[in-house]
Amino acid sequence: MKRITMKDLAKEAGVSVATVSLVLNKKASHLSQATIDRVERLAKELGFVSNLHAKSLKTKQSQTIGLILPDITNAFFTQMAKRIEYHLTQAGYLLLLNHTDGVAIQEIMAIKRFKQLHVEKIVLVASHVSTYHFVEEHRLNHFVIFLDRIITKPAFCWVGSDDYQGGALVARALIAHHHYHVLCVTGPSHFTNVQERLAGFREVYQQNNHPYDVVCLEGDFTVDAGDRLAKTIFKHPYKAIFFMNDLMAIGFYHACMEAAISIQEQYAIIGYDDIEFVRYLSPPLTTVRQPIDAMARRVMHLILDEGEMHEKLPVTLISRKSLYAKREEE
Amino acid sequence: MKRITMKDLAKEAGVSVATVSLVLNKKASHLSQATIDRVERLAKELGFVSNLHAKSLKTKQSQTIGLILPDITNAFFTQMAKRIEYHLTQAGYLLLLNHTDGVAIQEIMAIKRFKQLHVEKIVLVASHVSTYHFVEEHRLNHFVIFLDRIITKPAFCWVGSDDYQGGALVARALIAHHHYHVLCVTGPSHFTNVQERLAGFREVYQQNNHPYDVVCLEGDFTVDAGDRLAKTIFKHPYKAIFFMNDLMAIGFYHACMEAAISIQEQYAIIGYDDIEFVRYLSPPLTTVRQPIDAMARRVMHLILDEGEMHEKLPVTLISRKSLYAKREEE
DNA sequence: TTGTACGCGTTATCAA
DNA sequence: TTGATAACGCGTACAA
Repeated sequence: MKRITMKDLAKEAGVSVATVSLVLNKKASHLSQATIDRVERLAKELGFVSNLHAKSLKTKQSQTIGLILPDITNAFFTQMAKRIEYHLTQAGYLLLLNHTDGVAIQEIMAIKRFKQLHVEKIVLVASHVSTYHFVEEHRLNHFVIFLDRIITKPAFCWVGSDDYQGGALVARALIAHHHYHVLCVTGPSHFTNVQERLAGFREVYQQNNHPYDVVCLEGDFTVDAGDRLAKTIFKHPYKAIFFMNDLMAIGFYHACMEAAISIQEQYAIIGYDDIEFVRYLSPPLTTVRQPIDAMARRVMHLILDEGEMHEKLPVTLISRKSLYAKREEE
Repeated sequence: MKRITMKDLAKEAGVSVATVSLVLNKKASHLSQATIDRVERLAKELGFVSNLHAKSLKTKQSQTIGLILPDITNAFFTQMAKRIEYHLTQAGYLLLLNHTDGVAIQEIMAIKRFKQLHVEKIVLVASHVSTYHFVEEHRLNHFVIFLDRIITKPAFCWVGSDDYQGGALVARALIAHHHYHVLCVTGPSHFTNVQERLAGFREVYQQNNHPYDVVCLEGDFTVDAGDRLAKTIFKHPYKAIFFMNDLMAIGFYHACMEAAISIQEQYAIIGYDDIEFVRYLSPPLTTVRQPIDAMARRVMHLILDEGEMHEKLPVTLISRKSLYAKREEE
């Protein structure tokens, strides 16, 4: 029951703790093979496990990374977490996870908690400007890596994907299918994400010499939002819809199902994120895929203090059947 | 940049570290209000954050819980993690998350890592018998709480749901819709889960005085498995299918879509878990819901050393449209 | 080749 | 009402 410490081990092996430490940390090149073997054998036998708290206290390195997400239920974040966790474990790090429900206070609390635990870096998907302020005020700029929801200030470390390009990609796909009147279901408008996607989207339409109209509805990136906004959408004459994340598109699918409306016959839809599930919807959802693993790798580089402080990775359009050609302009 | 310690704080305030410690831990009932105020003010001003490693070293309490999951991408585990994380945070604990891909070695590695970090308890969804052995060998019985995938030995702590009942529920629903020839797509047969569900399922059919037949196909709880097994299922004459988790059912939906087979017209399907997405499938999936939050609460109780060591919680059938009455027996 | 001694940031036990 | 001081378990100069 009692925990074996290095002291116990030393006594048992008839050597000093210093010797034990050297052996266990593979810095025993100058020790006799006999003692090395003895110590290692005993460590195994007694089931010695080093105390990371003591180690961290001494070395000031915790081998621990904190990840703060708004929602571990959102498949996009989950996939991201999985990749990050994978790379981290490979590199010998431990992952601490905190969930904030997208609430500002929770985000700041999470940062504080992680600071207490002396995690080496925090990877943060922040939903509020106040969190950025907090990081700035406390001079945590090099301690926090912002992920996905970006405020593009040079003082911050961040990794994200190219939202402007994503918006443009969607617009081009819609235009290719002759949609010039489109509804745009955004997320909260203070997200840089949202602004960028919209900017890219609008830019493409403007470049294109054809009259067009874009009407925005603001959602909050939840399934529920898509479901609720459906009522408004049903009444609207426009039939091409760009949902700024897949979750809201799913909500809309659901509303259509309830209302016995056939999406294939009535709507042209594009989502964003390419979460795993959307390919199983009917019709399968056309969407913009963010390069999750590449982003996770960049995060790793930032953790290891390599590479650029800012990374904006390219996205790709995944064409599925939810985007049909509109036959004629109304 | 440099971290403020209690020593710094003590010097600044002109008191001893002991005093500082007392103030910060709210055990200063016998100190003068003046010093209390001074210390607290300075702590705020200098941005003092206590070092949890030092604290843990001393108190032997890390306020940390380790959660080991096979797959943080599986919506069922994710929802579970969310609830556990929620209750944990409420209680002032930190959550360490580890992902194992369902690989035996990874599971054991994760346990070791968490031991090093002196987490107070480990919550473990284990996929391998070898992991149970490991826990037993190392006398970790009271250190590990097994979740969901249970080996029902009294020596272990575990929290799960009533798989036997779940299987029975499914059978009764199928019988109510006059299905007496059914396919059963299971998970790996060494899972106690799978055995129990099957036992409950069979029992109900046996009790019912009507000729019946149950054919099992073994999957591995992934979407892919459902997709692959579809080929076999298509060739089979039986049209009622019990998938032992929703993911495999989703895979089957996908295969049907690819093959242009209408589920509504051809099949009666029941899944298991009630992950969020299945209600958005078409047709929405009938499935067995596990009481996720109740399970998370039990886990909390076990962490806090309250309540029974073993908990098996009741499940409920969620009826949706994937289960139609079969019109006539073939 | 190995051991001694100290420090990391806390808490807890005394004594003052 | 406060302050020394000894742990906690580990790493690491430096000495032997």
